[in-house]
Amino acid sequence: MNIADKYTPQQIEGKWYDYWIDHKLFHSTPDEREAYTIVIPPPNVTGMLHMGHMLNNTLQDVLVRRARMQGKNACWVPGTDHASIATEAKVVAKLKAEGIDKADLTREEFLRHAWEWKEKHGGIILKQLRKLGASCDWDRTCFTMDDPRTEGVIKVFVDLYNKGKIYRGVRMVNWDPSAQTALSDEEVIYKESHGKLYYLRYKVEGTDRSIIVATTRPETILGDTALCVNPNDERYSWLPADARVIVPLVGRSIPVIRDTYVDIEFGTGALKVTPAHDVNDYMLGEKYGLETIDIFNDNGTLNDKVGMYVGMDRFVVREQIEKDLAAADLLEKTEAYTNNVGFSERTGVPIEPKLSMQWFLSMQELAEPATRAVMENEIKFVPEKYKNIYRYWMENIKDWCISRQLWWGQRIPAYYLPKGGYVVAETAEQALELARAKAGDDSLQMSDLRQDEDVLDTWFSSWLWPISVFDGIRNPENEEIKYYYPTNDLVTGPDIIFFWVARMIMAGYEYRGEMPFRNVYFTGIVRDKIGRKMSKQLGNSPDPLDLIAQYGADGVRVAMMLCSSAGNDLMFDDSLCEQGRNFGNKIWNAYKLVCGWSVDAAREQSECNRLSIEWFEQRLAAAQMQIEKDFAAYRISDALLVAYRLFWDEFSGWLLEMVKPAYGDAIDECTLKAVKSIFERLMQMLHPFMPFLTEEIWQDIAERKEGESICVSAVKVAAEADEKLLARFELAKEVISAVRNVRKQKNLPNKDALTMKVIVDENYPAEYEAVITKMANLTEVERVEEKDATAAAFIVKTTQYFVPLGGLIDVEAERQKMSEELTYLEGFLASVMKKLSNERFVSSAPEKVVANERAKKADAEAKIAAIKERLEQLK
RNA sequence: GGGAGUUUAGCUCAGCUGGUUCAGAGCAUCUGCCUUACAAGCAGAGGGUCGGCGGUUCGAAUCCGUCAACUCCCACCA
Repeated sequence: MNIADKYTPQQIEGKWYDYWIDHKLFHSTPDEREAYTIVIPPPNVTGMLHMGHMLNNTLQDVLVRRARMQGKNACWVPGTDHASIATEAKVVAKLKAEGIDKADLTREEFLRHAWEWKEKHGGIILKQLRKLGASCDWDRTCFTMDDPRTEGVIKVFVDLYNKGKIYRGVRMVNWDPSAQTALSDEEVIYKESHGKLYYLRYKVEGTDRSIIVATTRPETILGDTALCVNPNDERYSWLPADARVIVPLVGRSIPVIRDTYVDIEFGTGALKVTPAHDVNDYMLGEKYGLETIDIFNDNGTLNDKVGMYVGMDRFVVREQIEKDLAAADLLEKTEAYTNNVGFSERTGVPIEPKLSMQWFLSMQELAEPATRAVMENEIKFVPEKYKNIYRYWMENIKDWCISRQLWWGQRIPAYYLPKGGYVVAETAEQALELARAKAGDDSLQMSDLRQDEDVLDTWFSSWLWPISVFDGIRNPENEEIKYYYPTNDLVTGPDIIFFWVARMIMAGYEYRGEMPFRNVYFTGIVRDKIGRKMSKQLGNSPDPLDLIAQYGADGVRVAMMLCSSAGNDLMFDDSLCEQGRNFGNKIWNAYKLVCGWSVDAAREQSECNRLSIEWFEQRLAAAQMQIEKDFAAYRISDALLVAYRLFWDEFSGWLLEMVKPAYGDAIDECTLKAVKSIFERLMQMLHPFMPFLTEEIWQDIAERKEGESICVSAVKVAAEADEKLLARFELAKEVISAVRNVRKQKNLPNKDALTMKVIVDENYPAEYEAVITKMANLTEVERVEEKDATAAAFIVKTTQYFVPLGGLIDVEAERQKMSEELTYLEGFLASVMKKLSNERFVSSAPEKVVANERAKKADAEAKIAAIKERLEQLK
C-alpha cells in the first residue's frame, strides 16, 4: 500500500489531473469506435465559475467519463462565448475607470482594448473547470469569435441572406439605452413594477371641453401624433368626426382617430398614440398613416425634435413633466399603478421601444423541422415538460433581430455602395466584385464601399456551436464533423431554451440536415437552502473554488449530484459537501482496511468467505443493472445513490465485516483477491462521480503501467443478478440484526459469543449459517424441534429463533413484546382476510396479486401460531 | 390574461405501469457505543390523516374533478 493514512483530497486531486492531461486521456480523434460527443455550453469568456456551472459541468463530466469507460470514443469539446453585450460593457467600464471614453476611440482602437481584456481574463473559467475534474479535450478549445468560428458565422449570414431569409428594415425593436443597442425579444425580461397612472387633459379644439387620457408614460406626450377612442364608446359620441385635440404642454394639434383596438374599460377609454415609442401605437400609426416623432436619443435622453426638455433623461423628464402638467392644470390626477415593464437582460435598464433600422432573420421556415424533431422525440428532452414550452414558442416564433449596435462581435458583412444599395459577401474582395456588378461601374474601389457598422447577436455564433466546433460550417465534408456529429447529450439550463437550444436545433437541420444532439438534459436552478436563487447581489452563492479547496472536488461533485434531479431546482447546502467528503473518507478507510490485511497463502478459503463473495458478486450485479437503468433515464442522482449505498452499506457494512480476519489473523489469498477485484469494480462504478479518489485507489490496488488509468479502463456490466440468492441472503442479514438486537436489549457485549437455536423451515437460510455464525458472533447454531421458553426469541419471516441467555430473560417484558406483535399481526391478518373474502377482489385482481395476498395470509397465520405458543410457554 | 409545474417525516427529496420494495432514502433529532478501517464512524429508535374536499375502482400517495398555497414560462392593454 502506498496510500496516505488520512484522506486529504487536496493532496491527490491536482496530481491526477496532471497525469490525465500528460497522457492525453481526454484527447479524442476519430477512429473506428462509436463516438460519444458533448459540446460544452460555452460560458462567457470573461466569466467566473459559479454554482450553476458546477452543476452543469459535473453532469457533463459524469456522462462523458461514463461513456469513456464504456469504451466509446468520448469527446467533450470546451470553449467560451464572446458574449458581445456583457463583454463590451465590461471593457467600456474598464476604459471609463481609466479615463477613456469609448466614444473617443475608433473601432479598431476599441477592439484592441477588448482583445487585450479577453487575453487577460478570458479562459479563467476553463482553468477553474480543471479543478472540478472536467475531462474536456482541451486541445479542441474553441472561442465563438476565433477565426474558424467567425468565418463560419459570416458564411452562414451570407448564405441565409442569399436564401432570402435575412432582411434589413426599419422595425420597432427593443432598445437598450445603456448598452445603446437593439436586443432580441428573448433578451427582454418583463417584471412587475410599481408606477403611476397619469390622467392628462387634452383640450378639444374649437370647444371648451377636453378629453382625459390615462398613461403610464407622460413624457411621451412629446411624441404624440393622435388620440384614439373606441368608435363604440358613447362617452365620446359627441366628438365631431374630424375632431382634433391639443397635446398638453406641447400645444401641438393632433387628430382624434377611432379604432376598436381601444379598450373601453381601461382608464378613460381614450388612448394617446405615440407611434415612435410604443409597439401598439406603432401599429395604429401604420394603419392610419400617422406621423412618427422619435423624441429620444440612443442613450435615453430627450433629443431636440420638439425643443423641450432637451438632453434630460427620460425618467427625469417624467418627474419634471408631472410638475409642469400640474402647474398648467393639465393633470387631472395620478393613481398608483402596477404594470409589466421590460428590462434588458444584460444591463438591467428599462427597455425603450424604438424604431430603427435592423437586420432580421426570418424564422418560420427554420422552425418547422426543428419543431417536428422535438415533438416526435427524434431529439429527446429531459424532462419532457419542456417539450410543450418549446412547441409553443416555435409555433409562435417571431423574426430574430440579429444586429447589435456594438463593436465586440462579428461585423455584419454588408457593404454599402456610394450611390445607395448594398451587397452582402464573405470577403471585401467578393463584395467589391458584387458591388461593381450591381453599380455597373468597374471603377469602384474597395475604399468606396462602407461596411455595415453593426455586429451580430452573440447567439448568432453560438447557434452554430455543435457544428462549428468541428469546423462543419466551413468544411461540411470533413472527417471530424462526419464522425462526431450529431452530438449525444446537451446539458444546459432551461433559461436558454429559446436563446440557444431551439436555435441550435434549427441551425442543425439547416446546415447538416440533421439534429445537433440526441438528448437535451435540462438542469434546475441552484438555490440556497432557503430557496433563494443564488446571486452575487445576495451574496448567498458560495465560491465553488473555496468549496473545492475545503471539501475536495470529489466531495463537491457528490454534493451537486445528490441534490439534483433533472429539471427540478435544487436547494444547495454546504452540508451536502460534507456528506460528499465523508463518503470519500469512508472509501479511503475501507481501502486502508483491505490493504492492511496480511495474506496466508496456505490457508483455504472459509465457507463464510466463499459465501460472502458469492453473495456480493450478485449484489454488485444488481446494482450495476440498476445504475444502467437510471442512466438510461438520466436519473443521475439516483444512480449515484445506488452506488453510494452499495459501497457504504453493503460493501463496507456487510461484506468487509464478513470476510474481515480476526485480530492478528491473516486472510486467505482467494478471498483477498476477490475483495480487491470487487473494490476495483466499485471504484469504476464510482469513477464518473468521484474521478480523483477512484483513480488514486485504482492505481494503488494493482500494478499499473505508466499511462494506464481508470478513466479508460474497461467495465464489464452484468446482464443478470440472482434475485433468489439475494432474497435468501437478506433473510440471513435479518437474523444477524435480530441477534444484535437481543444483545443490545440485554446489554450483552459483542465480544461474548452466544448460541442460537432454530426450528428449521423453508425460510431458514441454512446455506448462510457460516455467515450468520460469524457475524452474530455465535458459537453454534443448534437445530431444534421444540421451543425454548427460557430463551430470547424472534421470528424472521416464518422461522423461529431462540437465543438462550441462561435465565437472563425478563418474562414480563417478553410477554409484553409478544402481545404487541400479536395484536399487530392479527390486525394485519384481518385486513388480508377482508381482501380475500371480497369476491370481487378475488375475481378481478390479477392472479399474482391474489396469490400474494394468500401468501401473506399463510405467513401471518404461521407467525400468529408461533407467537401464541410462545406466550403460552411464558406463562 | 394563457399555460406548465410543485405540494409525501423537522429539512431536501424518491416513490416509474393503481396491488410486496408502499408509506421510503439522505440529512437532522434522540439512545447506546472512543468494538484494533473509519466519531468524517458503528448499532439502534422516534417521527407521516402522502395539501383540503369529492369521485372512479375490489383496491388510490399513484387515475379523474375541484379548491388552496407556492414556483416558473409565455402574452403589446395604455
